[in-house]
Amino acid sequence: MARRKKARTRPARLRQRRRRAKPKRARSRPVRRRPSAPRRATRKPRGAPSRRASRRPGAKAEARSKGPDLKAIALKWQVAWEKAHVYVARADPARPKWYSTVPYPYMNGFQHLGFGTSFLRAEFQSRYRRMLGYNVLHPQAFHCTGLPILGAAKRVAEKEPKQWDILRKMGIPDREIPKFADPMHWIEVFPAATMEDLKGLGAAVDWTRSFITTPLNPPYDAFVRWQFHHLKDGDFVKIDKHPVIWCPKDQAPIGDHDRIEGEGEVPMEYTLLKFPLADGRFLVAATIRPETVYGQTNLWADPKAHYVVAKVGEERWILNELAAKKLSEQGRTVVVESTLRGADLIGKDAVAPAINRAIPVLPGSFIDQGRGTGLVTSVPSDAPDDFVALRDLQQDEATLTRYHLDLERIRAIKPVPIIRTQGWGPLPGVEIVERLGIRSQGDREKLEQAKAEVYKAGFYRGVLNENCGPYAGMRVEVAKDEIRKELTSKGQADSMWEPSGEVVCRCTTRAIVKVVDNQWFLAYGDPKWKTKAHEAIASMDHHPEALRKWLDYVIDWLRDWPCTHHRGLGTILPWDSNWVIESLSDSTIYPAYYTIAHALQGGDLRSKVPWASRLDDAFFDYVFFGKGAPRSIASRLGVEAKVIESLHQEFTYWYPIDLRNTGKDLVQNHMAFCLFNHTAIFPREHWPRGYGVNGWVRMAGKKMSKSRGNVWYIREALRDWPADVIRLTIANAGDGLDDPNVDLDFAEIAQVRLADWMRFATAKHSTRRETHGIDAWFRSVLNRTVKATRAAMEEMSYKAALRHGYFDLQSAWSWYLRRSEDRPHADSLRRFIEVQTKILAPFAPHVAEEIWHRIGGKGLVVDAAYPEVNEKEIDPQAEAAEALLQSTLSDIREILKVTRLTPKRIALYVAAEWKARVHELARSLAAGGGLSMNVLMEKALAEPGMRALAKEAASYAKQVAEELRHARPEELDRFGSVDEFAMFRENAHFLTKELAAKVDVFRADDPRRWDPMKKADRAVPGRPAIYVE
RNA sequence: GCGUGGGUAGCCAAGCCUGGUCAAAGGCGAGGGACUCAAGAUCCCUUCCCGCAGGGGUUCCCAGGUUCGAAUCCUGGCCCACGCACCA
Repeated sequence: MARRKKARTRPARLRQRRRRAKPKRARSRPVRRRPSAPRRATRKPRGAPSRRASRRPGAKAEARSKGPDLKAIALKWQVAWEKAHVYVARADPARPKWYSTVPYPYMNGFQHLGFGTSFLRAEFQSRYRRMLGYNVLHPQAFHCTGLPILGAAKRVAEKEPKQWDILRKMGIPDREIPKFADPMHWIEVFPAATMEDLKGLGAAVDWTRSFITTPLNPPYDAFVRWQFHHLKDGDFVKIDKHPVIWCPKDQAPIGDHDRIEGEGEVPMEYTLLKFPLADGRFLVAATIRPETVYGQTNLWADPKAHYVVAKVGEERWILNELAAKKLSEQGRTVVVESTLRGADLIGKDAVAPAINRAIPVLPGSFIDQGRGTGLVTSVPSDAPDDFVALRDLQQDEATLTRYHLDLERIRAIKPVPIIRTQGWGPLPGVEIVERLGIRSQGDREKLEQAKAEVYKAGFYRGVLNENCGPYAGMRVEVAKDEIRKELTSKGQADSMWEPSGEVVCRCTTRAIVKVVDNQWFLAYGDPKWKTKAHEAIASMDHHPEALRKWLDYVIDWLRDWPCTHHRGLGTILPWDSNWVIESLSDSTIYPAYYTIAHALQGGDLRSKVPWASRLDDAFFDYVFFGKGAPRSIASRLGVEAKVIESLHQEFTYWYPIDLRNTGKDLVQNHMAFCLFNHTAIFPREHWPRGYGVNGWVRMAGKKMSKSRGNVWYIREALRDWPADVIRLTIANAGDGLDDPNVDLDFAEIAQVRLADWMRFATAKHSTRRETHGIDAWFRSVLNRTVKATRAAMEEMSYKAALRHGYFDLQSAWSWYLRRSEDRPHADSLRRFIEVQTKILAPFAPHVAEEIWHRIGGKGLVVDAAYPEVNEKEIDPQAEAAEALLQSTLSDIREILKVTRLTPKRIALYVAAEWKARVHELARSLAAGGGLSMNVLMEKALAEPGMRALAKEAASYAKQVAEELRHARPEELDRFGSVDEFAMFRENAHFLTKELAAKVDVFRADDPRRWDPMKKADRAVPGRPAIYVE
């Protein structure tokens, strides 16, 4: 949660995206902790050996070879569970069900702890629910749809060093790498590897329901087709134009990972301004600032560049050849008719849109011919480029003369103020050039900075001024669109797409924007559909609750989603075989598929079940909706009717999903899509019931990512640590949307503590049979602990669950032992071991199972009943008594610390009976709301014997009245339930031992008390007086 | 810019929704002690400042406000992380 400011040298966004050679890591750094080694006294300098090094199989672990072998224990129980089919789930209407999953991971590599974390956070819940008595389904499949596998395989084939390096870093030996040139090899290797990894973590998964996506697995392919038919029938799919970043050489869209430069850049619409020449042709200039048209003073053309005359529609446009080409890729009919030199345009007059005035074309060398049209309109008031170019030109007589320009006229051109922005003068373009000291058009870096600054200020805070005709007084943000609309409708403007920043394809070609005109979309932009998705969100549980707000926002923000591609692995769009369904779109409602997958897959990731290769829409309609006749469907497929009837039952039993958990990166796509598509296809009772989201995993405080080279694969982790240790470390890494932090120091501690716990739980202990006061305290704490742990488990706050259910419970036990002089009551010991083992079971199932087995538990602990809360054993009195003892102990210590005395003898004086009585009166008055000094005294004096003490009573009553005036009811209850004298008497021996000095307990009003310093009077209820000698 | 989540002692991190029991849990680090020939492990104590009697002072990003009372609620500001799309 507390994210500290780290020393950063570059913007995080850049750094994170940059792929660069990873620093070699020193892996031999010793793990052993020495008192003298200041491990974290200072921040490590950049490039220092990563702390990751310390996860090498610990020297410490080896040194403690006498400890149990946690890895062997893990393996033992994994085999046992598998043999007993513990996690194989089948519908059982007699039992309540629980269904959790995580989105399947993409199979282009081994899975790392990022996925491991999302997975385990769902799995902890599955295990917890199992122990609560639910019939639990927790399946896991593998995603192969899309481009990355194909792309990576191709890069292996091309022997691209970077790609080879990635595989090598995953631990794949060099001789194996060439095999990855075949995409099928990836699909063979990684799903199997992921299963192995998850099994190694002790995953409680029903593997009989596992599968891969794409047509390689026919029943899933059929399921996706069925889904798309449904979406199309319900009008959730539509066809439309769509701008994409496009490589003109490859003739293909360029996704982020196919770019050398320009990750994250998107298509952006420019306004084309049309400037009619006297001969009816148009000079066409592109701009992203149509709102500045009222400040136009001239046009710029590059005299050295070449332009073309192109027939666009019925008009003749002058622009550069690349722009003509872009327009033709954007659905325009463009015919290039002739070419001309930029120099030919200089000096001509053209009529500027909006202001409808002739302005001259002037020579400018700063124009980027790769962007826009190669012609630029000039607004020197707000565009630093334009102002600088104009200033240069006005002083450059040679150039003016060369192009036969009218010196007087050009020199008379002045910037026209058009935008008022708070904090800026009337001419921001001029102002910033002067402020930054920009000398010429060549000063590119400063000019870019200037442009960005002026634009940002003007766009968000600027208002158009009186020079802007009808738009005077309008905010720039609004005027931009208004002006563009008006100019377009008058034929003075048009539009063109460009990438929002420079994008370069892997093939080194600069990208353009193409408008694809028959792109299929999922209509997530549809307000009616959005409404249903919001309803789904409202009806669900969210972990953490903040997720609800975020999802609502995402649903509103989503636009229509292009759901098909021309390339990549995936299901062919059923009604248009030119398209393949894109990978997020084939993965929205597949939790439904899991419910029937066991029959369809027949135990293979790629189904070989004959009848399952013939599935049609009618099959799914019956299984999911109960529509149609099972007999005829079955006979058509060549399977018994009762098989598909049972699948219908499986589906209706398991659905909807109770918990779907993932990393926060999927919120704005998969998690939202999953909701959208469920609402489109399934009735309300089958919409998801719960979502969970966790942050990005950090390793020792640093974000884990491939590009940083600090990825920790599950298999690597498993080499270094026992599964239970990894699981505990992840459970402890943090809850909420904050990024969980995998803390390797914690892992070391967890390893030691797990081993200790196992030793403790299975060892013989000397116990007692007789009951002490402290036993009630421990029972009470035990029950409260279980209560708190259950609440934390329920809301997926696993770190909190560990804190309550493990750390707090352990320290309660150790206090209890201290108070029992190391001889616990036999029942307390037994219950402690049982409760603790069960609470640990979801997190450390292997060790828990081993303990359970050794202590003679019935069956398997993973199936055992989670500890119950016995409210009757929660004993506020016992806890209050113990709190009083502890606070008294710490008061004594405080005195010892301050006085630096070594105590010989200590006396405690418990408050006199009459004070307790006054306090009690005060409490009852306070509870009734009528506590005042007068009333209190009146009541007090009515008590027998109080008259004699009137003076002291008054002084004490005043104190109490003050103290309790603002006390709340639950505070009042804490007092008075403890028989202080008896309690201290009983524990005098304990105090004596703790303080290494004889402790005597007296009543404050006992005339025979030992009280040399007359401290006894200071005693009040809840706070005995103390004297130290 | 928009959205989301944050900013708590040397570090990590609870608490905040539902104000008081908060000088603020827990862990790490540090110091002291017990045990031991010694080390490790373990256990105990201490760890904002001052204080030879259980007390006082100043704290929970900053500035205001609400309240008898604010780490917690409200307003404004500063700072940090993540996301912003056709794709996993």
